[in-house]
Amino acid sequence: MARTATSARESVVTCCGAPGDNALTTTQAESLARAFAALSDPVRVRLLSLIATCADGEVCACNMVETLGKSQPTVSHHLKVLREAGLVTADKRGIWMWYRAVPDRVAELRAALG
Amino acid sequence: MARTATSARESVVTCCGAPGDNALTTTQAESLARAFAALSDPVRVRLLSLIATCADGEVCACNMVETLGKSQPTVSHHLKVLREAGLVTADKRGIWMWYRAVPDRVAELRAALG
DNA sequence: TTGTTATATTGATTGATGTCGATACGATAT
DNA sequence: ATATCGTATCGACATCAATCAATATAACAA
Repeated sequence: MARTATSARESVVTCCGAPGDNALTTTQAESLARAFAALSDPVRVRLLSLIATCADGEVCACNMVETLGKSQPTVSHHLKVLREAGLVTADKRGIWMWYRAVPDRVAELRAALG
Repeated sequence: MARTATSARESVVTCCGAPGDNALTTTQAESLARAFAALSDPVRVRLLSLIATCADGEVCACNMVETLGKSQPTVSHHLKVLREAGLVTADKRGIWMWYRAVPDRVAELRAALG
């Protein structure tokens, strides 16, 4: 409770100084937590890695199913989570879905850690 | 399935090039996902923020309960998750627990996003 | 039209997670 | 010794998340 070390009236010796005001607000923390939650699953970390490091800057979803060894609905679900977190965008061309990373959103996370 | 665009024998036109080999391994992804999972809750994001931005480099747990507006067991639980993820360390002095961030571990996450 | 392919959604199950009250533990003080 | 204070753990509950089979949707081909 950040209370004083001695019980009663005169002491000013708290257990520590007040926490700084540079800390994140609740709203900022919620936004960041949503983004980090999108990376809290190893499948999604690999997905973003595949997409972000691809030579052409975009990857077709069909490649990811075989690479990850998960079922197609599962991969589709994880890609949706990444999309909703703003970390990737999707673009349908013909029958195929192409995914790209969103560098600004990734940079936002990196900045929060630094 | 990264299969060819036309059905049968001669075509070589795949839907896209093979995904690069620079992507993370399963093991790397699992380690990162565990760390990101520790930041997937707004309470823990605020906790790490409080600890990392503190002027003295360490914060007493007692300050965090009142700052976060969560019960003491809840805050203790979240601090444990951060500790187990290697993002903070704890140090008991007297009755109080002092928490510090682990810069190397935070940098590890930042590097994974860069 | 019908058929095929790639992706998304639904439904169900299983397991993980956040929260808090109650309680236990450890350290200090009297 | 007892009392008090800060913290951790336990137990229970409610909610969320990961997974896949089955099905639906959308776009192309013939």
